[in-house]
Amino acid sequence: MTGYDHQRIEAKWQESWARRRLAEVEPRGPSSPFYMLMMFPYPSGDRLHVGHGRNYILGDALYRYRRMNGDHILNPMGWDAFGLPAENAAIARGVHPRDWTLDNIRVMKQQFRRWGILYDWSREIASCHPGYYRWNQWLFLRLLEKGLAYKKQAPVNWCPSCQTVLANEQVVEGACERCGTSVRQRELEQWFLRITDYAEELLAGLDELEGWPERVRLMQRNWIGRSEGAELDFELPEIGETLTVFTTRPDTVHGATFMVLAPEHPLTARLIADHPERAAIEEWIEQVRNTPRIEREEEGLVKEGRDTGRTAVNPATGERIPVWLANYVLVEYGTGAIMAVPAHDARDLDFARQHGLGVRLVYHPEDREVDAATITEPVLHEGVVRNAPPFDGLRDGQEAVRRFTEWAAEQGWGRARVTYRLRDWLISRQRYWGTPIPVLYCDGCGVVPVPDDQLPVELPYDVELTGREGNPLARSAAFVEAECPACGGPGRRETDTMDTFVDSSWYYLRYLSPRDESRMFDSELANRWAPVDQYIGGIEHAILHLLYARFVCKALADLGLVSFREPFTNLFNQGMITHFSENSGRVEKMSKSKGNTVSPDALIESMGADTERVYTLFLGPPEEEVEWNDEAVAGAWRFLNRVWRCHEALPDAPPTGSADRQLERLRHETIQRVTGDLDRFKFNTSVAALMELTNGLTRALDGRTVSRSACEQAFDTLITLLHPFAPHLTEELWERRGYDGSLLEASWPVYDEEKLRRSRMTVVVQIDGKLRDRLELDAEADRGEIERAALASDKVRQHIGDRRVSRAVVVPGRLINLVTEQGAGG
RNA sequence: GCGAAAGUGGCGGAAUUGGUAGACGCGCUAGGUUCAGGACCUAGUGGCCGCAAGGCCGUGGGGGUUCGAGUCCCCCCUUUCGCACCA
Repeated sequence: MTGYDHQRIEAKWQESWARRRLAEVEPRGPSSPFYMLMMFPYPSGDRLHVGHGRNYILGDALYRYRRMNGDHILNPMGWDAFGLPAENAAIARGVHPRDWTLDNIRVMKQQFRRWGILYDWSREIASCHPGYYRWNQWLFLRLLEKGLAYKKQAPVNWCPSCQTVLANEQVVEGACERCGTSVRQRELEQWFLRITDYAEELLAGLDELEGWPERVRLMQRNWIGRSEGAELDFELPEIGETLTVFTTRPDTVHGATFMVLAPEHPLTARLIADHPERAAIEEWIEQVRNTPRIEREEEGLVKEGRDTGRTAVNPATGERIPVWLANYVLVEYGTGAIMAVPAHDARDLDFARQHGLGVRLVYHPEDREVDAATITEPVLHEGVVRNAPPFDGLRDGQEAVRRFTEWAAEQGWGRARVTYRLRDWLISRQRYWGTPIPVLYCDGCGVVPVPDDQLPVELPYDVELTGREGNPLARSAAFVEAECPACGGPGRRETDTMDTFVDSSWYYLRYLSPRDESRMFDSELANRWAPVDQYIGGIEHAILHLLYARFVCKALADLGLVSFREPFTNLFNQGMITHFSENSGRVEKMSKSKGNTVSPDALIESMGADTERVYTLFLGPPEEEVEWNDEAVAGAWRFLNRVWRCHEALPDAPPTGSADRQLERLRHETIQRVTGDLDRFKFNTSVAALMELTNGLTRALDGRTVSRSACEQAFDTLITLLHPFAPHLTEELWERRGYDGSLLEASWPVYDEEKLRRSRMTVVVQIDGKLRDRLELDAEADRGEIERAALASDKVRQHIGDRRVSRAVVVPGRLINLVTEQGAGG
C-alpha cells in the first residue's frame, strides 16, 4: 500500500519499546495504584489472528491511556501453560508438551511485539514452571489442612480400548475421538475442593460486584442455583430405612404418589435385593451409569424407570406409595431422590402417565374441583388447597410453603433446607501436563501430604506420551516410587495432576512478586495493589474461571493471606470478532477451525500494525460481537495517512489565521470526547472523534485559515490523543515534531471548559413538535429573545398561519417548541 | 421452557438526563487530479413526491405517556447469547 513508511517506523519503535523497562514507570499523578489484568492466555500458536488481537489491542490502548493520564499502573502478562492441548500436540507430533508450550509462548510474544503491545515482562510468569506450580501445591496443602480439599469417588469418561480417561471434549457422540470405541463411565477416587462451603458467600458477593457486567453476575447466580425448600423424611418399612428427599414444594407433600431414586442412590441395592428381576434391573442401572454425563444431561433423553417393588410411607397421608428408580433423577442434586407429585409437576405427571401411577391433587383451580384421573396438565399456579385437611383453603405461594414446612417440622419428619446446584470443584486430572497433586500413599500411614520443605513435587520431563494406558506419570517409576515422609517406608506418589483452573485462580497475586521463592505471594503487596481494578477477558470465562478465582480469593482471605474477599473489582468482557467463512457461507466467530481467520502478518505488512489496531478498535462497541470487513480496513489506513500528511503540511500554514478559535474549540471538544469515551471503554467513538479533528485540521491547512501555531497545537494534541490507538505512527510524528522522549511520558491533554464555549448557537424551532426552522442566535440569548426570534421567523409564521401559540417550551441552548392551540388540542 | 441482551440507511455503527435521528467509517454517484493505480482531493448519498423552493414519511410491528419518544410504559414479532429432566 502506498503511504507513509509504516514498516520502517513500526520496526524502529518496537525496538525502542523493547529496550524500555515498564516496571520502572513512576506515577506522575496523585493516583492510587491501578492494577489492570488481561486473562491468563493459553499459549497456543493457533490464536494468532486478528480476532484474538482484539482484547490485547484493547488492553494496550487502555494501558497507554491510563499511563499517560499519570496513573501508577501495573500491566503484567504471563501464561496459563498447562493443559490438554499441549499433551495432544505431543501425542500427535511427538513434541514434548513443555517444548511445544515454550515455543508457542515465544511465538505469541513476538506477535504482541508486532502489535505494539506493551507488557511488563519483568513480571512474566508461566504456570508450567516449578517456581509457579509449587505454590499451587502449597495452596492445595493449606486447603487440605482446612478440610477444603478432600477425596471421593466420582465418575469419569473411560475409553476401554485406550485404557485412558477422556475429557468431555474428547468424547464425540458417545465414542472416543481417537479410536471410536464406546465410552464407559468409571468410578475413580478423585480430589475435590469444597467450593460449596462458600456457595452462600459467592452468591451474596455478586450483589456487591457493581463493576461486573450484569449478564456475568446472572450467569454465576444461575450456576450457583440456590433453592429454598425443605427436606422431608419418608419411611421405607420393608427395609427399615428412611429416605430423605429435598423439595422446593413441601406444600404438595399430600400429592406425593410415588418416590423416585437416582439409580446410583446408595439405597438402591437394598431396595432391589429381593426383586424377582433383580439381574435385569442391575443391568439397566449399569447401562444408565455408563451413559456419558453429557448425554445424560442432553435434552430429549428418554425417561426410563424401573419399579423396585418396594413402598414408602407418605408422612402426610400415611399412604403406602411405590418406590421407583429413574434416569432423570440425578444423584448429585439434592439428596438424589425425589417425592413425585404428578398433579403439580410436569415431569412427574409424564412419568406417572407412562407407568400408570396414581395422581392426587393438593391444589385445585380456584373456581372448580378437578378430577385427578383426567388431568393432562399439572396444576401449577393460582391453586387453592383441598384434600390436605389442616390447610384446606390455603393459597399456593410462599406462605403455604412456610406453613407446610413448619407443620412437617413439628411432626418431626421435615425441616427447612437450602440447596445449591453448585457442586464441589473436581480438580483431579489423570494427565501428565499439569501440577502434580502433592500427596503420597503409604500402606502404613495412608494418605500423607508432602511436607512444605519438599515442594515442589516436580513433574518429570522424561515420560512417554502415547495417549494410551492411563496417566503417563503412573508409568514413571522414578516419579511414583518415593519415601513416605511420615514413616520413611515405601510410598507411592499421587499421579493425578490439577485442573489448570487452579493455576489461573490466583495468578494475579503472583505477578506482584513473581520471583519470590519463599512464599506464594507477598501479602503486603497484594493488599496494596489488589483487588485488580480492571480485568479484561472473554465472556467464555464468565462462569468457571471467575467463580473459581472468587472462591480461592475467599479461601486465601480465610487463611489470613489477603485482606479482601473479591479478586476483581471491574470486569470487562470484550466481544468476539466474526468474519465471513467460505466454508459455511455464513458469518461466524473467527477461528482456525472454521477457516475464516485474517492473518495479522499480511495486514501488518501491507498497512501496518497501527492500521490493524485503529480498525479493530473502530469496528464497533468493544463489548459486542463485530464483523470484520476486509474492505473497511482501508479506511483506517487512509485516516492514518491523513494524519501523516497534516504533519507534512504544517510548515506551510500562515503566520496568522481567521479561524484559530474554531480549530481551538474543536481541539478542546476532541479532548473532552476522547477522554470521556476512553473512561467508558468507547474506543470506537474515540476514533471517530479523532477522525473529525483530523478532518478539521486538514481543512484548516488546505484553506490556510488557521495560524501555524494553532495548527501545530491542534496537531500535537491529535497525536497525543491518538497514541493509545496508533502508537508507532504517533511516536514517530512526536519525534519529528522535535520533542524529546516517548509519547508514553507525555501528559494526557486536558480540556478547558472556557474554550468549549461558543459565541453563537443554533436553536431549533419546532411547531407542535415538528422541526420547522433553525436560528443562529447569540449564545447568551435568553428565553424571551429566543421566543421573539422564533416568532419573527418567516417560515415559522407561514406554518403557524392564523393559529394562536398557546405555549412555548424552551430548552436552553437547544430548541424552542411552539405549541399551537389546534396542535395542543388535536 | 426459563433468563438476558438486542432490532436504526446498501453495510459497520453514532445519538450523557426524553430535546436537530443517521456522527465517524465502508460502499456508491458525479467532478477534479495523476504516466498509471485498489492512490489522492471536492461535492453528494434514509425513502417518496417535486424542475425547484419545499412537503410528506421514517429507528422491527401495534398501542400509550409527553409540548416533544430511537430513548420511557404495555402488547406482539424477530434475532443472538446463556441455562435447563435442578425436584
